[in-house]
Amino acid sequence: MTELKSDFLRVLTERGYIHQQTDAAGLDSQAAAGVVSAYIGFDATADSLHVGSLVQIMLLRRLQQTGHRPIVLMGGGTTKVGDPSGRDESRQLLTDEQINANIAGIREIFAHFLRFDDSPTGAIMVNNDDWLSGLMYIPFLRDIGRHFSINRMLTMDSVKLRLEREQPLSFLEFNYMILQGYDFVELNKRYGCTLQMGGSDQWGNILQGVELGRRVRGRDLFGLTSPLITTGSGAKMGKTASGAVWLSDRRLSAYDYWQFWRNTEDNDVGRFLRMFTDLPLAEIARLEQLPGAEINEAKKILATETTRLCRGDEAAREAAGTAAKAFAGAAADGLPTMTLDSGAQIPVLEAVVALGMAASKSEARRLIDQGGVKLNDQPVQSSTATISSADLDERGTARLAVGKKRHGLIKRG
RNA sequence: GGAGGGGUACCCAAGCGGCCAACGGGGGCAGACUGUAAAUCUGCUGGCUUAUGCCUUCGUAGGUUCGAAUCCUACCCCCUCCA
Repeated sequence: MTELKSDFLRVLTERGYIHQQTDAAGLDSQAAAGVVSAYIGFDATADSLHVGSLVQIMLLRRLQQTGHRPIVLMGGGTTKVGDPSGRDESRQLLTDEQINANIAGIREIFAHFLRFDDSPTGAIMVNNDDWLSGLMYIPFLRDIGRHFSINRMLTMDSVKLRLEREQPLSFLEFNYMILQGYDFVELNKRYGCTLQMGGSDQWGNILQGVELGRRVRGRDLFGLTSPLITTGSGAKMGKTASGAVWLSDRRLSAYDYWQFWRNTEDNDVGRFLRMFTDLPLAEIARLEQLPGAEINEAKKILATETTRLCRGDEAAREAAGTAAKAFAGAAADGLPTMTLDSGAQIPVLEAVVALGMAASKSEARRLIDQGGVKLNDQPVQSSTATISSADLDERGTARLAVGKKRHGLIKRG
């Protein structure tokens, strides 16, 4: 299976998206012969997705780029029930309105990555609530449930791990794989969808869907998973100082998004460029070869390209410009900013908190004590220090920094 | 329904009447070294009008005690075995 006939699988292979797949040859010839409709499911638990979902989003983008139709499946139905995996009581159930609002927010994100229209390869977004909520229990059990073997389900990793670790596993959760398998069948019926993709943790669920499709629909369905993305040092990707790296600009500024990518580890640069940007492979090969500190140029390109995809051209350029200035020690628009009335003073502590550079005054105090806070490049000596107009330069601006990477501005009000 | 085990900070996990804002590890943050990288070393990792002070936190609500995460009672939730 050295020669791939389809652009789709060839691109996926070259760019490192494939972890496991069912019947690669079958999918390859189907993708080479015509338009394939494929889907990936997403939760509707928040109004934005974070970088953890970016691989999946990019998979759908590659699908469309190579002449096929992406289906974004929103788990509105399953979200409605609530994810039972959280062990604390805080699994608040979302209302229909919240779920719909979340779906709307997520749709905005996808609009950056996919082309939604009525053409044969136009992306569509569907909600599994459309068919799950109306299910009737007995008919469902008879038509679908009989195809699932408990023996088999108990051997699935997701279940087995839970049982071994003596962690709770509710019947509801146990049913997820059935509902998910059913989604695939329903999407095949409605949209001719023949491929489900997802993260490697979804492999078992995807297989169930593939098998179910064969049994109840007599169709050959395909499954494909992407590798779990970790950083070169093995950490799960997607956490920063301020929490999750959100894709939505309502949740995370373009500047912070850009910074997230700028701080990629050396060893990840090539891999991330291939997966998360549209740059040609030859160009990427060159960039990842850059020796020593020059790899930083590649990181900047990575940051700008990923930001461009997710936030648009202009936002990417601005973020890059802001970063260039901020790290050169100059005031830059686009950083968090607060104003200071002329003649007034403000404790450094309060400024650090107000600019979102520390979560509390206690934390700000600790940072100062450790020498981590700088005002105009000078370490702040005392946690009782204040900022006054005297600290503003001729343009009426003072620069405040926490660590090397977090910058903020104070301007004359 | 019965018996036993358990619910501790972001996660894991000690503590089992005062020395507990709570050991240790992970994660995170800061400092040093660097290249806004990794690795390594060091420090920090509840909050407060800045304090040998106060407030909140050890499933929930009460109680005992000068004093409780630690003892008692009730309740909720989880796990295991039995029915």
